[in-house]
Amino acid sequence: MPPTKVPPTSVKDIDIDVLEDTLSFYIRSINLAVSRDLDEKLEGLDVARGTGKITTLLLVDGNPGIRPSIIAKLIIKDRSATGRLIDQMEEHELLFRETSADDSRAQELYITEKGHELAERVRGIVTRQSREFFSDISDEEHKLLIDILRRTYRRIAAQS
Amino acid sequence: MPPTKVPPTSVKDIDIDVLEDTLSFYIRSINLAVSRDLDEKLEGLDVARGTGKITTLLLVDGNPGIRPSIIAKLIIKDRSATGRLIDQMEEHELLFRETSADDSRAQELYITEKGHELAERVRGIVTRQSREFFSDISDEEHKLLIDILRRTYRRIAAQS
DNA sequence: GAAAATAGTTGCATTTGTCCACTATCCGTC
DNA sequence: GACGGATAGTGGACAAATGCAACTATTTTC
Repeated sequence: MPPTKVPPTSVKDIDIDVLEDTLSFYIRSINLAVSRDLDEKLEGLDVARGTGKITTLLLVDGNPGIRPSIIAKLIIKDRSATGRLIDQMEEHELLFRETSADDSRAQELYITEKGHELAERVRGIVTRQSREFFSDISDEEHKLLIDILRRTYRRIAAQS
Repeated sequence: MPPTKVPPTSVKDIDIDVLEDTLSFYIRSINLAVSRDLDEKLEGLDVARGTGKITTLLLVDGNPGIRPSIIAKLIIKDRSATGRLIDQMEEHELLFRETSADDSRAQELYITEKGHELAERVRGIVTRQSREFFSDISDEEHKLLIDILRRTYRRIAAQS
């Protein structure tokens, strides 16, 4: 008997139309779930909620003196949003600002002791969370995905 | 001459640490850019901004009588957020609700003429946007990505 | 030296989602 | 059939994040 034409009541039966073959759809949808999951794992850590804090923390930890405008490009936000994000992190004493000697318009960011310790913890959490969340993806596929998406990310970050 | 240790000033020089191999990082970052780009392409279309409206529109168009709670799972949101999203779309006369005859707690959603026309337009826009945005990805890689991410998406949608 | 570009900040408005409680209804079981 | 427990949808309150545009201070360009 062919499937009946009555209203679908199970998720599995649903036809998602052209979205079935639309990469942006999967990126956007999976983003919601993976971000929520990550927030749970970071609960209470000064670095939870929203994109950018983690990246900023690791960036400042690994690239002493990095500037807000560079971070803005890497976290795909504008300078104003980035500035506020840095404000927060400075309030939490994860990093501090200094005016650049070369260019007094610019700032240089440096990690604090507390920030460095948090960075250490976060590295583990983030890596583990991603691998666990995508645990239905084989190692090989995982590597493949990353290689492809890295290119896209680099392109975006470079041009913004 | 080895790279100097002075503050990095170009995006290309930056080391993004463990995020370099973290899939969730790429998903989250690319999401920001692809969503912004899509919003531009949908400018003024009753369906712009935020995830979910497009999916809901296509879902209702292709699955007459579908219920809000099913949509909630597919757009990865809770029922409350989904309800409000449907409110908006009903105000815009893209769809309408009816109480299910089977279960008077539940609703069935149906597309309107206007909604159907918009769905037609949106199918083209969305498909094109995704393919253009990821135009640096080969067809083969594209197919691969989709096959893998589809599994992840299905798993998420099924369990939420 | 003037004009144009760049770094960062701030105000403003908007959007968006989350949490939680509440009602109505349905389902299974005793 | 009646009761307890799940399920569907709604509404309120709230917190945050983000983007845009305007503005200052510097630096760079020609």
